[in-house]
Amino acid sequence: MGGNASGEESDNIDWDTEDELEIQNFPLSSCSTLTNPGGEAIVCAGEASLSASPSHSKLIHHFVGMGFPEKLVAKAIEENGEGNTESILETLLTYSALENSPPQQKPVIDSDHSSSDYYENFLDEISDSDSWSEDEENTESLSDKEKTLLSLAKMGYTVEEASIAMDRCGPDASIDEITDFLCAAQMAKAADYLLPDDEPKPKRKFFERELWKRKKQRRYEKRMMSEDSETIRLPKPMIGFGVPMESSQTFHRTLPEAAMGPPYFYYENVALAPKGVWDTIKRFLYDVEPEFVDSKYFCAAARKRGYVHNLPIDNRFPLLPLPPLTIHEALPLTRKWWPSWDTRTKLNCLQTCIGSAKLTDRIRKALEDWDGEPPLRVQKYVLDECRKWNLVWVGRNKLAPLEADEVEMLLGFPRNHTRGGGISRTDRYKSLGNSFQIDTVAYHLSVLKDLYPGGINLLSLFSGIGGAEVALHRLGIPLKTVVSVEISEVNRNIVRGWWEQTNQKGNLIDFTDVQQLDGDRIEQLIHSVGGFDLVIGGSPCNNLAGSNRHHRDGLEGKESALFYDYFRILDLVKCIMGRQQ
DNA sequence: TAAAGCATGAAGTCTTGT
DNA sequence: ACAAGACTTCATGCTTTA
Repeated sequence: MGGNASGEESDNIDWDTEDELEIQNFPLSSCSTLTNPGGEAIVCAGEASLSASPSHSKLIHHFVGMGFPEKLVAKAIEENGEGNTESILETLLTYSALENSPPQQKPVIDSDHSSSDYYENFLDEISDSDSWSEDEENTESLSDKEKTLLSLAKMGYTVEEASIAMDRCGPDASIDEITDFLCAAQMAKAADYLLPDDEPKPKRKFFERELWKRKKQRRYEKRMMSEDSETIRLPKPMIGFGVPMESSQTFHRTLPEAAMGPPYFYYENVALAPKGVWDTIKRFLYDVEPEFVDSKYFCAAARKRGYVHNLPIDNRFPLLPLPPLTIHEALPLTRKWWPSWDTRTKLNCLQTCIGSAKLTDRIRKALEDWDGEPPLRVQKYVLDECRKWNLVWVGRNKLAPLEADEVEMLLGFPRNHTRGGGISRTDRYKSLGNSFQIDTVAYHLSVLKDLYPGGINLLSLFSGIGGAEVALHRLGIPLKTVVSVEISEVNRNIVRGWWEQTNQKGNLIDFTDVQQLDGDRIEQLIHSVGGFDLVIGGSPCNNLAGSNRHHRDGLEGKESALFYDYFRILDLVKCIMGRQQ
């Protein structure tokens, strides 16, 4: 409660002071830092290199680890105070966006950020500021494109819309041409999601049209007010760019130039993260639109996840055989005991903990009081617990949590994948609960099969129990060299065991901590391996997941902040490989 | 000592009713 | 349009048990 209010306050302070900031020159991408003497802080920031007060040093280290220059981090902390990491990050992103491609500054290697990326951040900035008149004084220093964009933004178009329209209309298009395009686009878009009644007819009278416009504007403003920026919204059927067997709608997308491979990358995390998290992830991962998919379209359990990747999306194919899509098909033995009033056909998300024996016993007792169908009140109680803990019927009035091997099956892993090797039952559930759903991920990765008939070199971060490796293997994509980073020893053992059991011909290289992968190490790996074809990983969701009562702190949380290591490493790989070409 | 049991809501989105 | 209710969620930290 207090946190929310203070967050908004410091945001305001943040925006208001921006005009006065003396902005330093640096790119967000660490590319140029490779050629920049000051860049080593990004790769591996030692405490000794930090000149700030000791109380700040940890915080500074945190942001320097994300790839921001130390000097600027110190400044941003000063601006926002130590307490609010959110607004510090916002400020840093703002600086970086403003500084990313200044017209007068010739970028060295930094072709990483597409123009639209830059303009979007740039205009986010300006449109969030109240002082239009002051900004206008500076328009002379802007390029023609920037001026046009500014004008369009002032007309109320979003920067994204304006950028797209400018791209479509070409460099020589007049403002009028662009607004025409935007108007047409808005109509088409409106027709898509508004009720047919709302669709403006060509013959509609002037005032009606004005009314409609005003209504639309109000809606727009409301959206902006409530979401304070264009927050990413989850798609209605959560099918991303399509799932097998679903309506054969074809999707197209154009990737920002900075996002294109090599290497390909694939990032995963929970879809239902706190507000703003996916916006940040998107901004870091080269402005690629996340693909949100619920694995209930691939197996009998729900698993709502967001995936940011630069893979082609045409000609995907699923793993065969297709896994069972309902509880009854997946767990046929439960059918016999399944009461008609339990209408579930899908399981909820498979998590890291399971219901206790005591709980199922309480339920059994509650049910035994009734012969036949229990009253609605009891049904509701039982069903609530069933859904919360993913319980299934294993006898008369008898419910049970899923067995670990059933979870393995539902997630697409080979049976006994996590069994043995000294792992406890509790840890088995935990490792599985944190893993990919293989069929889902494999569907996305399937496009690599034709691209790399000879196999791929894989950089797998936060490997866990090897979901990425298993998916690629099941697709029949040979694994040449796999560099796997995983903090948990039991998980590393599981992957190692699987690697040997499946007679992999390639080479599996282990690392414990993503922090070990500094620029030198990555450069050395790339040199010896010959470059990575895919950088894959799902960073920890601990501080994003809804189940976390204690520390759902968002992307800046202790574990979830490791996302920035994924970005750091991916960006290093991109830069080093780009340099070698 | 290691593993299992157990209490601990908020923050969203989606649905329904008025 | 709006409010109220239903529903879902890659978990943590402490306590108890084997």
